Amino acid sequence: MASSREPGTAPRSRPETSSGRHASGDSPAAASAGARPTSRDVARHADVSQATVSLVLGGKWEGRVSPRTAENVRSAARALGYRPNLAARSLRLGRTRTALLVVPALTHDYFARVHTGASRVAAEHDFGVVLYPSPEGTGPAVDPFGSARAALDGVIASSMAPDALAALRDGGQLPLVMLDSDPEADRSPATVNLDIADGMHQAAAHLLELGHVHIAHLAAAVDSWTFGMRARALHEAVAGTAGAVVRTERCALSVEDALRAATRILETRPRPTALVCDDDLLAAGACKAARRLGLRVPEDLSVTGFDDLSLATALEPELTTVRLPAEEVGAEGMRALLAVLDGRRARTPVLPVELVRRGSTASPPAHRT
Amino acid sequence: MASSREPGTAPRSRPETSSGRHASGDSPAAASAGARPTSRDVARHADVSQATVSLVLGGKWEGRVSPRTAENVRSAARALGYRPNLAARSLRLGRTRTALLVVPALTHDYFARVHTGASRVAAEHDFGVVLYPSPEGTGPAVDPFGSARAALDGVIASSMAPDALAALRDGGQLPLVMLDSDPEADRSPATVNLDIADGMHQAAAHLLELGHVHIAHLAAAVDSWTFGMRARALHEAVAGTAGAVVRTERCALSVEDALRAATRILETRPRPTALVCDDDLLAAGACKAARRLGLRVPEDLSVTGFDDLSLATALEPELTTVRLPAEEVGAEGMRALLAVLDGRRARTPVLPVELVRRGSTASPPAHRT
DNA sequence: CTGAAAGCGCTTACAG
DNA sequence: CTGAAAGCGCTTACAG
Repeated sequence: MASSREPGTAPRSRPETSSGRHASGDSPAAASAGARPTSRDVARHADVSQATVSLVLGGKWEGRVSPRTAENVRSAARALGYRPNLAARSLRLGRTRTALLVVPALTHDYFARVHTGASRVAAEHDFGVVLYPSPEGTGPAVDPFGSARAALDGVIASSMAPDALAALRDGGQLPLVMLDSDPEADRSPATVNLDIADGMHQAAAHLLELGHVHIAHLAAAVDSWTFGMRARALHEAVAGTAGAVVRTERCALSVEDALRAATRILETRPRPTALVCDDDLLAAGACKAARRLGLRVPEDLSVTGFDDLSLATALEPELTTVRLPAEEVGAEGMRALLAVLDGRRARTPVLPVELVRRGSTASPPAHRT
Repeated sequence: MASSREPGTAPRSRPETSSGRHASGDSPAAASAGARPTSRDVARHADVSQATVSLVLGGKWEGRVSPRTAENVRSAARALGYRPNLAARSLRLGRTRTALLVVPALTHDYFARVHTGASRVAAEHDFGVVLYPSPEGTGPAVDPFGSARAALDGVIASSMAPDALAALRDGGQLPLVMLDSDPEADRSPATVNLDIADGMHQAAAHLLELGHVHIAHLAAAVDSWTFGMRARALHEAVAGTAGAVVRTERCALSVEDALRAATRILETRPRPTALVCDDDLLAAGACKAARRLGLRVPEDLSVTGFDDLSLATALEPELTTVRLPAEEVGAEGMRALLAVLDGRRARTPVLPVELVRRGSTASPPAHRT
């Protein structure tokens, strides 16, 4: 429509200006036929140059473009429904304002919440987050770039195994922020951690206070920092209490396997009166095992979880568990990445965690009247 | 290293070839100093033109480039660790080989499985899938492009409300595939559906066979096709059986709200002997409610779920529920999108679902001896 | 069988 | 206060 004097179109005196168009049809010389409008179209409509459009829409116009012109540009953009071509911008800038969030699985809502937190902070900085559930779980992540398909400025990886870290760094020299991972790892980049040890200490202290002495640890057979730490912390805590013992049983990170492992534990004598589980999923399996053996939770057996997934309150009784501030982890991870990208030193906080006491723990049978 | 005769560098006789470099440092005129290698660098190393590199690496060389040259190019690319710049490719091609998968939430592993299926098919076609959990749940999706940050070829949206569909289409004229949605919706694009009605019929038939007559429906208070269908199908099924009645209670899609709603249902007389839940999450709430009221599942109350989330088997007893082939839904959704993108007519299958009988259903009390 | 050139849509010095 | 030009790294007709 309308006022096109077409200022931006003039010079371009190369030979094949018209035969050079090998793109999809319909544009002999002019503008927005139905294709997506470009900044040039906006410029034409506002009767300014493409540079002015870029300045105005990029928010860098003050002192350089008159307010009137700026307003013209904005309304032209609105009228045309202009949205910048991200590919072109990325190519020009060499940056994409996009981070990849690599997580081992999406079956935990823990990771969904990490994503929420990261996205929130990202949005505040006009960044985007692309979620990439690693097909290998906590294992080595296969070239996320092929799969995630976005051009990336950086990577945030949560709870991945050490090898996974290595593979990620190879796939490009991208800045990397690790979440819930070994802070001492080789060439460790920024790390955002949870005070896992304190969480386990709280759980153990709670059980010991209740009077439990025979404690079992249902440990996740996953080679990652976070689970190693859980095991160490539990043993530390119990070792400090005279007469208390821990026995460990390992199992895969699934309800089914936890059910089997918990059954093994509960069939040995003396039967533990409390089961500390590395994860709420495992605690769910433990509760199933108890029920099948005719044991009541928490009267005959106390069970604790870890993570405070939504599963924890879907069960009856609800799980006593360690709540991890998942959203905050994601948010801090994104802040750390932003800092690295800015060349600033990233904070590498250790976030506090909290034991949530619910219905799955109580004093052991012997202690009650 | 080494053999650079630098063929691709010659002409370019514009004035400010050197002052024109406003990018980040270190490249006075030559090549791969430490920055990411480009196709030009590969061309230099292989002593060919950039065009040849593109042809070879793009797999379009046969009959146009000699096998020897092709091999040279490939090894140069390998040696340099070349990976094409996706932004540049997208800009040139106008396509990104990336699809956005919009889901209402990540707390269900149903959606995680949809993603898995979609990614698998996508990978077979050198496509990527970016997952976008809509901040508004099933409600209108806010410009996913701003947030997802990828340049997109198409959108796959699962179980979204009708309004959400509209908003998505506005945000660009992208091809759209709807999953688990009203096939009759206005200007409906390709749709991949589940035979939700049949699933609910199976659940109802199972309960009726067991002898249940007083049935309650714990319905999700979510305005979407899939839940509307669940309600209609249940009423249909029960209407066909003399003497059977359904009473409906609606609640939000959470365990907590389901617990409250189920409690209301179970406190009315005559008390239903079976509770049909729209979702496994709701069924979990129903089981909690039963237990708190001193009712045993399934002896006093049968409960059925829907979806077969991992939650279904985390509970004890495990839930009788309708299993949805989530991965297959994702896979078919991606196939449909690929078809649309190819200008082919998309299949719009209705995938079969299956009732899985587990421990949460049994004959009603009156029927047992 | 291979190379030179154009152009995708942006942003940013630079020159008025 | 504004415009003309270059160039990010690709791919693809086109011309040898």
